[in-house]
Amino acid sequence: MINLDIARIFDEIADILEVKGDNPFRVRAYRRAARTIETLTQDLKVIAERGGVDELKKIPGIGEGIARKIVEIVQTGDCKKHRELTRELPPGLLEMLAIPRVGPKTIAKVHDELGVSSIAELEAAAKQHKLRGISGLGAKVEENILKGIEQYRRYRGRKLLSEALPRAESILEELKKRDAVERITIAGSLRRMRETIGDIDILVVSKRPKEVMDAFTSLEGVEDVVAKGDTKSSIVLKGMDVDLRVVDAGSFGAAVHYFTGSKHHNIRIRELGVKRGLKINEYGVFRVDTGEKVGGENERDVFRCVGLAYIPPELREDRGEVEAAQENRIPELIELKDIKGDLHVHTKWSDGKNSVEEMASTAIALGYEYVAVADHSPAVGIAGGMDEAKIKKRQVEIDSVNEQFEGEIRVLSSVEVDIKSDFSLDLPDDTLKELDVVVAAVHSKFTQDKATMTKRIETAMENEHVDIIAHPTGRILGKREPYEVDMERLMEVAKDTGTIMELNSFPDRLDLNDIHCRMAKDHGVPIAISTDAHDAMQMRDVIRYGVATARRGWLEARDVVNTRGMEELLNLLKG
DNA sequence: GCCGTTTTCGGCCCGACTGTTTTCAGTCG
Repeated sequence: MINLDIARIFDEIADILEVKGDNPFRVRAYRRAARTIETLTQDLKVIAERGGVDELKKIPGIGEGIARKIVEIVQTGDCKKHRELTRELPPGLLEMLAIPRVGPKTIAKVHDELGVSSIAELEAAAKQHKLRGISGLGAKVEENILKGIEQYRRYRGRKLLSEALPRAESILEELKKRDAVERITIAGSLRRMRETIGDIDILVVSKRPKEVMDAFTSLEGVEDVVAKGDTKSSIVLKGMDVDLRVVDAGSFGAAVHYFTGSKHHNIRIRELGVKRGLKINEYGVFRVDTGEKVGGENERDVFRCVGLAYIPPELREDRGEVEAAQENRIPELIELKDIKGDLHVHTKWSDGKNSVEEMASTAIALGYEYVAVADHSPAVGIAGGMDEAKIKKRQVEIDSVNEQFEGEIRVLSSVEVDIKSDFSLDLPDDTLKELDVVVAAVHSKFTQDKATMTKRIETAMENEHVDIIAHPTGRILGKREPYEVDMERLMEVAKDTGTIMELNSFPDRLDLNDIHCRMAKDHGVPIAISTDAHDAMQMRDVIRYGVATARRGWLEARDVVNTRGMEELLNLLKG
């Protein structure tokens, strides 16, 4: 899919225009187009070849100019405007945008006045106190830039959802103990449950904001107080930025909406407000003519005032949710309680820590109807993969556990069979056909080219015994890039062969991701939300990240196979 | 650069905090 490449080109154009001080609305137009393109579930190349500029212009945020550039990129693989702009600026300049508290204006100034064009040069200039000669920059700015560079180097990149969420929850616990805190909630990307989190946003209702600020900035583990005001403060806590905002009870709904974002979603909502003569800010919804407050206590007020159905936080990314809410098409998103079983867990029979029985009793405690033990096949030697003999032995144990827990849980016998680099599966069909569920996955040779890797997975899907493709892109967040694969093609083959795609709930996988989930839904491909748990605690703890990602992918319970009861599920499998 | 039940031109979301400023620019979300 060429979409991500095109989005990157438009983002870079926006960056360069920003540093050049170009029209900020033009910058915004490029950014909005980039965000839209990133999340499109259809290949731009296909759209461009089918309908050209006219069809591209139907996509919101894409007009004549950007549509023409997309066609140009699809046809020539290059964009003239982008090429010309990149020549105008030294390559290191844009990297500086990633430094906290350093923005386009600062970069332009230090470049124009001192010829600084990289982070290293900026650091040297600050240390030699050369920045304070520039108008608008002083000693404090030098100090903040050095701090920013240090922060950028130390905590580059974002934290996993699974790291940020528990940390935020413990901050909430701590602040709840204070009398001044009447109400407290998580907002920001964490409330939207993004897979990675840049900073933690917290919203408090209080009549005594100063006390709250004091408590917040003196929390245990605070490394730096970046800002401290009457209603807003910012700290660095154990390597994460944490922002806190205090409002009064009458503004809570407007504030939680504003503070949840995303930024792009908020812009769309406020634009709708402007058209209706309304001003929307974190304090409420106001009539522009009279200044009268018409809403703000509840989050639903904000949507109601602009004529929209309620939009759950996970959808607020300006990915079409505003249009859907206008037409009353907001999906009934899947919830944790809809999950009736886990179709991918490991046991001691390969690299898991717990026995079949222990996994079964945990599944019972979770209220599940079934759990599929999907231990590795022989090729994954490091994980103690099972050969045919071992699978037979394990079956005896599964049968006995099923007898023991009859009526409480059904343990499905399964394997996570390796899809080898020569396209073959790691176990013969005769063995696979004996199993209740077959999960197939790639575990090696991640560097095969896109066409080969796509064919490799396609071949597995075409096997009449393979029910589910596990972690279909192989990514490990922060450690391993996804392998190259034509996801749209895979979705088509999955649909044709009746193969289920896994949403692996492990917080550093979340694979399929939210956008892929939505693509699957558009193609009519069912999803299995599985944990890939290697012990019982993981089976319990990580499923919520999978469900969150599914919600971000607009999935409803009916799109997910493991919301079905045992009998219905068995009907959805190939066997 | 996009977009139109106020417009095909002239708008384009909104406010807090900081630092360098005597009234505001820059950054952030």
